[in-house]
Amino acid sequence: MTTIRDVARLAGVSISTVSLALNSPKRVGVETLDRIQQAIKSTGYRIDPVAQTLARGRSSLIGFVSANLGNMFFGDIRREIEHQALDHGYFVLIADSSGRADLERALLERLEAQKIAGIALAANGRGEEYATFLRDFKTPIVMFDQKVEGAERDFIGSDNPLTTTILTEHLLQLGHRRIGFISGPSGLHTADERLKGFMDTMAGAGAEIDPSLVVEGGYTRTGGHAQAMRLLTRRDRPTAIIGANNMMGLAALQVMQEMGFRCPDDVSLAMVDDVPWSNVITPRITMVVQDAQKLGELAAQRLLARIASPEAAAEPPRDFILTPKFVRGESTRRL
Amino acid sequence: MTTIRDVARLAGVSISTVSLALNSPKRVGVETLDRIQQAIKSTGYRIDPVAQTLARGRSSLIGFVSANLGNMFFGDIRREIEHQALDHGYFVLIADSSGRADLERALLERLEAQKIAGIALAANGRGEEYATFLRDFKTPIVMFDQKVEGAERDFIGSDNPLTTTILTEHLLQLGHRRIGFISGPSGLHTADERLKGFMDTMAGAGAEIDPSLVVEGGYTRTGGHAQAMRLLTRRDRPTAIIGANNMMGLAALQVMQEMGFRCPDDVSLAMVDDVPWSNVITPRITMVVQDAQKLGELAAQRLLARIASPEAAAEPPRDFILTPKFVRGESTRRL
DNA sequence: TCACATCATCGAACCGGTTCGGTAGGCTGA
DNA sequence: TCAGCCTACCGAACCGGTTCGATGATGTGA
Repeated sequence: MTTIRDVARLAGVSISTVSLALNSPKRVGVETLDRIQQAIKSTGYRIDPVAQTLARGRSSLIGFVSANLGNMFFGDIRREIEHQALDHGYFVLIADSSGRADLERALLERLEAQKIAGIALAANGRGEEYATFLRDFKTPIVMFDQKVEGAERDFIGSDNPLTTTILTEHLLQLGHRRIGFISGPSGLHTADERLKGFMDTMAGAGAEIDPSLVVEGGYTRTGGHAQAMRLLTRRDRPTAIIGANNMMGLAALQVMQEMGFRCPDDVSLAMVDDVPWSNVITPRITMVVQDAQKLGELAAQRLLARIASPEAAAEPPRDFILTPKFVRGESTRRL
Repeated sequence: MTTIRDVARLAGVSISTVSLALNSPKRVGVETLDRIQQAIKSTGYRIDPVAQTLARGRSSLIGFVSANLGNMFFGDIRREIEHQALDHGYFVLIADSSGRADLERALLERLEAQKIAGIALAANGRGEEYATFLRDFKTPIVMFDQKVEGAERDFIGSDNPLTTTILTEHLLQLGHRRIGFISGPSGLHTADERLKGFMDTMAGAGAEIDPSLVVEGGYTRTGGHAQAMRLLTRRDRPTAIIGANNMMGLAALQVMQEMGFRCPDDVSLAMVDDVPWSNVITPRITMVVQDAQKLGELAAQRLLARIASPEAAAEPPRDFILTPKFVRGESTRRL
């Protein structure tokens, strides 16, 4: 391994000059700079990022923490962030919290110990104490998807109440009244908002809500499957089901197929968010999709800006709320 | 930030003793050890992994490099490796090469600069020069999925010729003779092997192979889509199509739907590897699936072992070949 | 021509650990 | 009683960079 000292010796300058040449070339004489660059070339010197991190107290790593990388939604965001980060010379350290708040917290602390430059976080922790933890975190954090009230961080997400408002209105217009709603983990930002969108829209239309048709599927495939099963085995089963996310929506479709219900003939289905192969799934599912790419793009920009400049870092946190898009499929029918 | 020196001062010992206490507690007197642990507790001292990495020349990070994290196959492997790594105190640094060999190489070099402890790699580079590069890499590497001949590293993969052999035999038995084959990038280990499995089985059965029915879809969705389109717009289109991986197989199904062909009535379809929501896709696709979890498990074990002990590190590289499983769907019919 | 600012460069301290050679003291056995 | 060996601990060098205050040389304006 060739070090900065080897370069300095070869170029006949001090190590501090080499360091200067590397970090602010304009502050070094042209001729000296040239000699140093020659020396670097001929020794094949590569800066040691670990030593640099130790000395600077900051690495050039960015953390990406979310609940479920397998979900295409997070995957798309990750890809976008990774892309931009690489462009700016950052590496992305990815961590999957599996939706567990305690694990998530441990991961964040580990990332901080690595002197990570910044973190993009889809939080699963909740509550005031967690908000304080996030607020007092010394490392820049940009939150996406899940907002934690009181964390006082940039947030990039979608208009979640709108997602279910759109779907609910759509179903109401088709004449549905008994609508089953498979919700996410209560207490989680997006889950609560999506549930609210559904409830408010129903109430606004004067449609009665049967509380037993509102179930919690935990945003997971298995949870969604179990709850869809509960809904569909009832004698007075709903005429339509809304899945508050893609995994639970598809799980509901799976249950229908397993139980021999035809969609939409027997039961209508709508869900929030897309999945990669939705266009080969029969029937084409009616959904409201978030712009994951845009979301990742904004998150990355925001994070990189805060990392790069102290002024940007000092800016008050902002919320960026994207508008989701309605994609009509063939999984809903008029009653 | 409290450092090891603060702890040493408080415990009334030297820093080297604290370091000893941390790394090999048995070599420190019980009473001293106790004082040190008290001091650690009361100061809330947390070891600095960056400084440790610099001093040791090795970090406690593990790299995971593959072509496409979005593909469930790699996702499952990643999850398994991540899981085991965390258990052993390692963090996983994930990098997506997007299938580009040059980018992959750059990523590997970056990981090495981070003094990464080990790397799990699904290689996309090929050729002798690349094999040499991998062989001379100083960091432990375990390769999975894609074998690079001459790299002399542990390899965990599946019996690739068998995957397509099974599918081809299945189709032959159903009476198909004009079988379209959408292959992966030629030169890539798994792609070549799967193609061979197809060709050999066809030849072995005395079935004539129309070379124009063998196309290259690059293992990608878009590539698969384009090639399936080519196959299916022919007047003398094949009666069945084999996709050499899941993305291309589904892309072929998508093309059929777009063109109004019914599967399997008009064209039969079979593919290698599953996707997460295959059970809500109509028709259920006939496929041969690899055991991704087992594969990840083996890769992690092998890598962690080599990292942990010099003896294991010195062992000659081994190949672990898993047997894929045939899953019959409803996407193939008797001619 | 002189005081002073500017520029290019350097030396040394520092980031926070690990590791190795050494030493003092106590124990063993002949 | 003493050589020889552990055991428990320490000091210092080291990993490979960054950063800041200092210094001599050069340029500027009055």
